[in-house]
This record gives sequence, structure tokens and C-alpha cells, in this order.
Amino acid sequence: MLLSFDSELHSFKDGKVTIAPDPEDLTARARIRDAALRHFGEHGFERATIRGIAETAGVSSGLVRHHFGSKQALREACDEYLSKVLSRLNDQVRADSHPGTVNYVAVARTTLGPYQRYLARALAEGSAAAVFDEMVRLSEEWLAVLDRDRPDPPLVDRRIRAAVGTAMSLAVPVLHEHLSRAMGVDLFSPEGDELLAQALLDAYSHPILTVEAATAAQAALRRH
Amino acid sequence: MLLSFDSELHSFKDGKVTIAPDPEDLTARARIRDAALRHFGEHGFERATIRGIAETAGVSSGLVRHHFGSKQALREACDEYLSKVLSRLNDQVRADSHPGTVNYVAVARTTLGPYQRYLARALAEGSAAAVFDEMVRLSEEWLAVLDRDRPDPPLVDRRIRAAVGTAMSLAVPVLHEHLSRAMGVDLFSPEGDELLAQALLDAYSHPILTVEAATAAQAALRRH
DNA sequence: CATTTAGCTATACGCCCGTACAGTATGCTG
DNA sequence: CAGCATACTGTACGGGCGTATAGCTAAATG
Repeated sequence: MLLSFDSELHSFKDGKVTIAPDPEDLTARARIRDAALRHFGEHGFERATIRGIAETAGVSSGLVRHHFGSKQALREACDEYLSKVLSRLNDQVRADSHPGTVNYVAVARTTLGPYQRYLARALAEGSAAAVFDEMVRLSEEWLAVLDRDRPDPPLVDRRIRAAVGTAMSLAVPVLHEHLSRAMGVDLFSPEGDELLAQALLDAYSHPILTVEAATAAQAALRRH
Repeated sequence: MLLSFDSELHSFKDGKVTIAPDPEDLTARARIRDAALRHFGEHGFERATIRGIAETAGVSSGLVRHHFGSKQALREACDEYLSKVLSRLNDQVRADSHPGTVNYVAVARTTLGPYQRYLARALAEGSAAAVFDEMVRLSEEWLAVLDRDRPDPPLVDRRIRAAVGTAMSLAVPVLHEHLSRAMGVDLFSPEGDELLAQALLDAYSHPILTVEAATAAQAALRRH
């Protein structure tokens, strides 16, 4: 389940970073990283403890420091790992399907599966900036294809729209708990997922504003 | 700027809660609560310290415990306070304007102004559930009005759509930092706000899916 | 074989934080 | 005036945490 493709198994000692040759997973280092992803995701960065992470990884707490240097560096390693998973996912999608047919962000959200909780926490805590930026970039590419079919040109820069769309997609995992409570279903369950999909379809296909109201509002914005 | 209408200045001692008569603000209790809102909002619940909060409130750390009992209880008092601000805001909007003309959630977001950072943090950390639920309720009322003008009935329960919409609106303050970085403007600045408004208008008035694609997708969902 | 290097453990240090509590001043009540 | 509750301070305690470091083992290196 836990994908891994570490060619960069480096360790930390006395402030220097060295490269170890072993590309095999099940490495203690990888186990620690996976445990950290889980703990950070479940309890948040502050509440998660190095000792707790070490325990689930089946190693001593000292080894965590040996490999990652500090708690903050461990967090950054997790972010970097997620970035790598995302870019690999991106390559795969790009190879498999025609551009514009898939909502990258939605795909990323679902495929990031076990890391979703971590990603949500990290983003809310201000971390994982690279992952967010990458998702915006992907969303931008996707929008570029969609824009070709639009009758009138959009007023707003594509990057802006991509950023807003990305943020809104990510609202689902970030606010997962509240959303599930309000909807009465666990969002991560099959029924919850379907309900969400239907709600999004409804929103996407039925604009809240009429086109007339929207253009009037835009005109008002431009005047002001 | 900090509204306050405390008729409930109660203090904590030995597990019991008593009511004090003074409705005047500038009370130490109110100052502590305001400082807590700021500290929790800026640093998050875990990183914020009682001593730090006490210092900005200009009181001793012991007084914080005296009034609120524990850090967790202080957090809950903040949540409750926000709930009250929201409901008061709601009454005001309801009195001023016709129903359906205003996007409640958007109004709430902006009017909650100084508390936005706290609200965002609290929601991301799983707190402030009552505030979220209240916003869903308001959004539901708003949708009820909009639905009257819709040609075909929506497939999805109104509450579900309200919840999803609320979550997406809240993505803005919650992911404020990342969003601002990706957009190249601070979202809380006037330009950022206008950009965001335009992007939302664009999304609201130009459905990402054509109606045909959406109905096809919905049919596929129903088959599956 | 001698020496180094990486992986790993165990223990200890020191800080910071939430909490507890004793104590003081002030003002209200009967 | 006596008694008591409330607002508030200062200090102290205990624990948990990140971090540091010494030391062990085993494999790699020359």
C-alpha cells in the first residue's frame, strides 16, 4: 500500500547529509517517514511526538534524530516525499489519458489516499507549500484545455482561477470532519464520496448566479 | 473594533461556574478571551501558551485559569463567543435585507473579520463545530430561496449542497497563506479580495461542465 | 586484519508548559 | 463589624518533549 521509490536514502549526522546505497524499502528510514506521515496526519505536527513516531516505526527515538536531524526536518522530509508521490502520479496521468479529460486536483486528492490526512493537516498548518503549488500548476494546465471551449474569454488570470479551484478542492479533506458531520455521512466512505461527487456535479452544472447577474456584478466590480 | 456584548461574565472556581453582574467590557475576562482569539489564531492552539495570552491581556497567568479553568475550556469559550458573534450578525443581516440576495457565508466570512484567523485555525484543528454547523444552516436557508428559481429540481439534498458550499467558502481563510502565495497577492488586502471575487464570479457563472456532460456523469453515477 | 562508517539503542539534560495552590486586596452582605 | 466570595498575583511542581551524546554492533573499505 505504501508506495515508495527512494533512491535518496540519506542519513543525518553532525549536520552533514550523506547518501546510502540501499534503494530497498522497508528501511528503517522509510518506516520512520511513513509513521511520521501517519502521526502528523492524525494528531498534527505539534501533538505528534518523536517517541510516538519511533514506536510505531519500531525503532528507538534516537534513530529518528539520526536519520532526520530534527522534528522540523522530519516534517520537511514528509512534505518532500508527498511532492514526489504527486509528481509521479502526474506523470502517470499524463501518460494514460488525454489532457483535459481529468480533473487533476480531484485525481490527486483521491490517489493521495493514505496521505490525505497528512496533506490536509500540513496545508492547514502552513506546510507542504510545494505540494499546493504543484497542484495549482496541474490545475492550470487542465484549465488551459477547458478554456479553449469557452465562448467568451475569462476576466481573471488563469493562475488565479487555478489557485482558487485548488483551494476549494482541498477544502474537502481539510474540513473533512466538519463536512462529514454536517452531511451525516463519513466523507471517506463510498456513500460519502458519491454524495460529494453529486453535490459537486450539481454546483458545476448549475451556476449559482445567472449569466446576466454575473456580468452585472462584474461590471459593478470594474466600476468600483 | 472588537465587538463585545457579554452579559455572561462568569468565572471559574473549584469546578463551579458563577455569574458576575458586571456587563461592562474591558473586563479582564474579556481581554483574556480576545488575547486568546488572537494567539490561537496566529499560532494555533498547541503553540499558543497561557502565559503568552496572559501577557497580551495584561494579566497574570493565574487569572486565566481562575476565569476559564483550563486551556481547553478557554478554547471552548472562544468558540462559543464566535458563535454568538455569528448569530448576532445573522439577525442583523436577516433584518436588513431580503432573503436570498446575500450570500450569508461570504458575509459571515468578511464580517467575522478579526476573528477569521481564529476561525480558520479552529476549523482546521477540528474545533468550532457549532460555528460551522450554524454557517451550514444559514447557507441552507439561502439555497432554499435560490432553488425556487431553478428549472429542474436538484438531485442532492439541500443540506448536502449547503455543507459543501460552506466548506468551499471556508477554504479561503483556511488556506489563506497558500492561496495568497499562489495568487501573488495577499488575499486579505483589497486587491486580493477583488481578485478572489472575480474568480468566484467566473466560476459561478461559467460551469466547468456543460449541462450535457454533467447529466451524463450523473447518469453514470446512478448506474454505478 | 585494521580502521572507518553507518545503523541503532539507551540514557540523560534542560526547557517549557499546563496546572495547582497559597496568599492578598477589595468589595459586598447580613 | 464580621464573614465571605471574588479578582488577582506569584511561585512552585511535575511531566513531557525535543535534543544531545556516548556507546554498541556489524558491515564496508583499504
